[in-house]
Amino acid sequence: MKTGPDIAVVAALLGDPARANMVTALIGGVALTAGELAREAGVTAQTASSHLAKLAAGGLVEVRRQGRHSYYSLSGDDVARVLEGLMGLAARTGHRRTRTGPAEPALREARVCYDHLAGDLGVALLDGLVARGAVTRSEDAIRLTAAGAAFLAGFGIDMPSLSRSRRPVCRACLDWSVRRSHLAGALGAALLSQLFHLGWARRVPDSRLVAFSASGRAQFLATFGPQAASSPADPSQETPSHVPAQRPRSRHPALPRHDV
Amino acid sequence: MKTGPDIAVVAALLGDPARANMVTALIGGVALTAGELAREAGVTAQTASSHLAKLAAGGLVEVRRQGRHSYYSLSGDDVARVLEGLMGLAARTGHRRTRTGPAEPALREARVCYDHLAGDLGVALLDGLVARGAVTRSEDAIRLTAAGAAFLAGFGIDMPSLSRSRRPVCRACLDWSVRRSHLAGALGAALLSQLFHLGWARRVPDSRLVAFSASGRAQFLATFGPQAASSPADPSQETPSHVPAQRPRSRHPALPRHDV
DNA sequence: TTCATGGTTCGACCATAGTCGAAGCATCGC
DNA sequence: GCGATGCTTCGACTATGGTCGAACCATGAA
Repeated sequence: MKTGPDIAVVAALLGDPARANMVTALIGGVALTAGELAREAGVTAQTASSHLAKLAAGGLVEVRRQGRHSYYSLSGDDVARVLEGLMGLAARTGHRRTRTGPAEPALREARVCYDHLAGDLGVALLDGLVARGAVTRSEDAIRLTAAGAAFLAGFGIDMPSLSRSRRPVCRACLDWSVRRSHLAGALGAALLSQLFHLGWARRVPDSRLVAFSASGRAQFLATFGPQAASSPADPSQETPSHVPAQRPRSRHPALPRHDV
Repeated sequence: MKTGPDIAVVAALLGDPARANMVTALIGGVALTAGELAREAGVTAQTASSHLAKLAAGGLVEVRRQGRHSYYSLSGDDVARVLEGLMGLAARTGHRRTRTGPAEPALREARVCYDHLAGDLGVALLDGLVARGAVTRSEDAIRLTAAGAAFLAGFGIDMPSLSRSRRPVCRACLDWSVRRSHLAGALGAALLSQLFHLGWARRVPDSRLVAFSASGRAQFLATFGPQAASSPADPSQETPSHVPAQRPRSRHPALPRHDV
């Protein structure tokens, strides 16, 4: 009767808000330093260290010491999958991390899902690629078409390097705010970084916000948005407030993080 | 900044041993009374009531009052899927509720996962459907083929009612004991109930065990198991397994606590 | 009615564990 | 070498929440 794996210990590890914030920040597989995770969780370095030790002892994260930095990452994508499942449950039962704040509408429109675009515009991006025949979508599997590869190469994506990478080119990621899939994987990451490179959007520091400029949004919608619709942007949405502060991006030279 | 679904609250709900025991007992799919759950969790009726109130407030379980009994059940199969995922993590990291009991090997072979078949035979079922071209599997998305619909209709599944239902027909559910996917969703549920209807297997009361009769297992394997002719190798992510019972040990040599 | 049973609420106790200050180590840059 | 930075350990404080005894409520049976 009492056999089987013990859910309670691993669930208890995820049940603390600080630890939950940390592992949530780690979804996507990029390693973060202990200090970054402490800031992400809103606790001091000592507390974060304690939490990270517990997560590591519980086998949920792995640590790699490099110089005076400790890089933490999830121990596998099975962890990420469980986290997504928990997010789904939390969304269904209506549990939000904070109550709706001023940044919330902007976050729902465009935010970074670790290294790819999420939110309304992220879902629109995938929809637009499907409508243009660049990718095919069946349930949660996404495949790039030959025409899509050409289209994206024309957009400035380095397609050969994508196919060389060990990472899957296209992945579906369930958007928690829209409750539909957006594009993840190597292509999703490359597209987002190209948006930054073109200056259509930029990251708001210390936030998951992706701020589109007015012309950037227009060009984005013209390129990826609904085709026939000649109606311009939704009038109820306004451009996210721009926070021009810039953070030093040379914080950890060993594993450059994906910001900019 | 800290917006998004709050996985901490739902994970904390599952992080208490008493509550974890309760929801684990509910994976069987049948509703249990508060008293039964109290005994299952090893706590008094008062504490069980408190825990169940929290689980209900968190949206993980639902309560149905009948006379002077309160019947609790999981609020959906998404809860069961998350629980299975957590079990997988716990198994991988070596957290077990108690030492391996006598019922454990049987549970690893065939058990009920909410309303569909799990364990070695559940994974074999999905593998067999893939090998026969009845479904296609890519990453975690499973799709029914036209040939598969005909095949399953011949097996006695009421396919029209499946497609009428609002529930997804095919879903992948990560099996915690085998560490590979088995078939969930409306089709998974229909297949299990057809197995019961045909008398190939029956449920063992007060347990998640699914007991196959000797002839039932033979017919099951003949219908869904590895085909006699060498089935073409499926180059998908998950390695096809013809003898699933002896897979997990050799697959994870670094985790020695899998003591049958 | 009266009693018995199952379930919930109230109140109090107490342990677990989350938190931070301060100190201790290691590494990096100069 | 030196100081600065990043991370961890130690110790103490505190509070959240899990637990049960007892009372309370509702249902069903005699």
